[in-house]
Amino acid sequence: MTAGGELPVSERIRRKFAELTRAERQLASTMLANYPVSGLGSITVLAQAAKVSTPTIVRMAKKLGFSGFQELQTHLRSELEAAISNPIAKHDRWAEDAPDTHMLNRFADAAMDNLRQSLSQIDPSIFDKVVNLMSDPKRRLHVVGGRITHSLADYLFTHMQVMRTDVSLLSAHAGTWPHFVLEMREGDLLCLFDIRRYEHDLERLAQMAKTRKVVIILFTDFWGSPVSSQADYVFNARIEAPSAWDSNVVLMLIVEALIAAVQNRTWAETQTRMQVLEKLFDETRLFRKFT
Amino acid sequence: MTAGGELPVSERIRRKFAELTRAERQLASTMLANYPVSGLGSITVLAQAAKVSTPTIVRMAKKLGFSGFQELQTHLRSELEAAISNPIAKHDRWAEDAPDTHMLNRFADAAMDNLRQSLSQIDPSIFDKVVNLMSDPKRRLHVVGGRITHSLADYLFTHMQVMRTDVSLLSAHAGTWPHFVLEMREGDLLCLFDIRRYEHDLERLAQMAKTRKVVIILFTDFWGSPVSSQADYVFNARIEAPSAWDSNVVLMLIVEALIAAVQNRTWAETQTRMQVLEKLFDETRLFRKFT
DNA sequence: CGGATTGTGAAATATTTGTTTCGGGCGAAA
DNA sequence: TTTCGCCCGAAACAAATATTTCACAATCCG
Repeated sequence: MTAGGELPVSERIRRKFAELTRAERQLASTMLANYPVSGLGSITVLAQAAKVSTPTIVRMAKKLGFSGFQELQTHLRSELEAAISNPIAKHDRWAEDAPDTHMLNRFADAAMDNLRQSLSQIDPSIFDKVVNLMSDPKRRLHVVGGRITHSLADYLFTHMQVMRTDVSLLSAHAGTWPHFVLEMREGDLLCLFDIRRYEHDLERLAQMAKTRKVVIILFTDFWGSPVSSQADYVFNARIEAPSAWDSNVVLMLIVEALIAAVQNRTWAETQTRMQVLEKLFDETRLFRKFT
Repeated sequence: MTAGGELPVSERIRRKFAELTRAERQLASTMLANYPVSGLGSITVLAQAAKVSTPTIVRMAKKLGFSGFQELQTHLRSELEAAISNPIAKHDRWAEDAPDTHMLNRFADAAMDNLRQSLSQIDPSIFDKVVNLMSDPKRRLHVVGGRITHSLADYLFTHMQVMRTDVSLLSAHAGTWPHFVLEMREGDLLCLFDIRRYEHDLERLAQMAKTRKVVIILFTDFWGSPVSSQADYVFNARIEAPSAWDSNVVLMLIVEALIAAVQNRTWAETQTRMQVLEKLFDETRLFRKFT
């Protein structure tokens, strides 16, 4: 690309990434973010964009094998020239070196489509109502998923457990669900994940819960699980994927957005809980001490 | 990206070309010649390239309606950015009725950014290699995740279990991991999920596995878990989210893409496995009888 | 052939940019 | 805890860049 077989700046960054320091990585990310334009302005502007000092930029440039920022910038320009004069305007924007037909690109495309179509159909007011319900400490929160979606249920559970009390994850074995139903009281919440190959047992569970006047929040695909009729709130996500399987990416995104919103909503109480948790982590030395 | 319907520099040059003087036309031609790269360097270099003096450049910039060369250059850069950046990046209000600041939209934006930035940095050839490894029935497949990422490990496990034999999910309790390590043989695969708040135990597990010559495939965030040094293959995903939590959406997408690719790769064998599974489902009446 | 007009670049100036120095600060190890 | 070592940015410094000034050419026109 650039003359004389030299590596493009982006590649150099990637290779050296492991050896970079925190601020340098931060810088590297911004540079790669809208590569290469971000690196074509003045060093000061780049520094501000990356929230890093100008010396950091110079230091990184040297680590990458340039004499300084100016030389790096010159390289960027010649790369750009080579790329632009190349008649094949790169359209492979996802995984750059992969053909359009590569699985990664096809999945990325599909995920994008799913995201677009799903989100445009979610009613934000319903989302907000669900957030309110889930933030209400008086309501116990029960979470359950199906064969595949059990992971998502688990994901929601793990996060909610940090933020509030009275959260329970129903086991993956339908046989034990009645035990959990015993614990459900009027006004409790049941977050239920069911995408196609809808499962009989989940439907029955929903019915049982409904008789106990539990509020049912359903996460399902676009076609809608049979639980829909029982559910008080439904999130429909597109799950189309270039695969024999469905894609749960959008569901996960919705779940994460819910978690974040609940977190915001209950920050006052959550904060202390999380601090206590931090202490516990410290004591058990579970995590590495940084970042 | 250029503000409100302003003309690109190239167009301005063409329109004003008639009114330009000799030296200015000479300059204009050079600038259009390999547009816009030639205009992105310093004014001195451009002057030399066009065989014109620097004041001429400034004068022309003013004739074109800019305050000076610097302003012109800024325009060039933003044009370039607009031209290069992925059209998909353009945020077309996600959930239509939701304000931009609604959590759903913010999450969708973040997920998009993460997706783009992550995928552009994945080396498809590494992806393919991992697919091959995971498709090899002679290698046992062990899957493990951390506190949060355990769900993802579970997700990968559930799918792989359908497609091949000898898949095991390490329990969430680090205490029992040594038991699983006993089962690991040379050439086995260990899929390990570790995002920040990197966990000590996972690092130790990786070390143990490594001494047994297990091939380690790591799914981590962009900063890179300490396991990176042990790992044979690493997928770095962006996990930034407008939340106290990180977003695992991209990791999930990568996992799904892997699953799909493995499925393709092993379709011949998988097919029969899945048919058997279908029969089993039928017999247990787990699912409703239709899609 | 002058004299007015316009175009041009050398040089001076002002401004911005890039680089280096240096010490505070923070995490890791003892 | 203290020490050590490294990271990082404020600020001083150096270098380049951009802009303005100004005088000289070139061109045009009477």
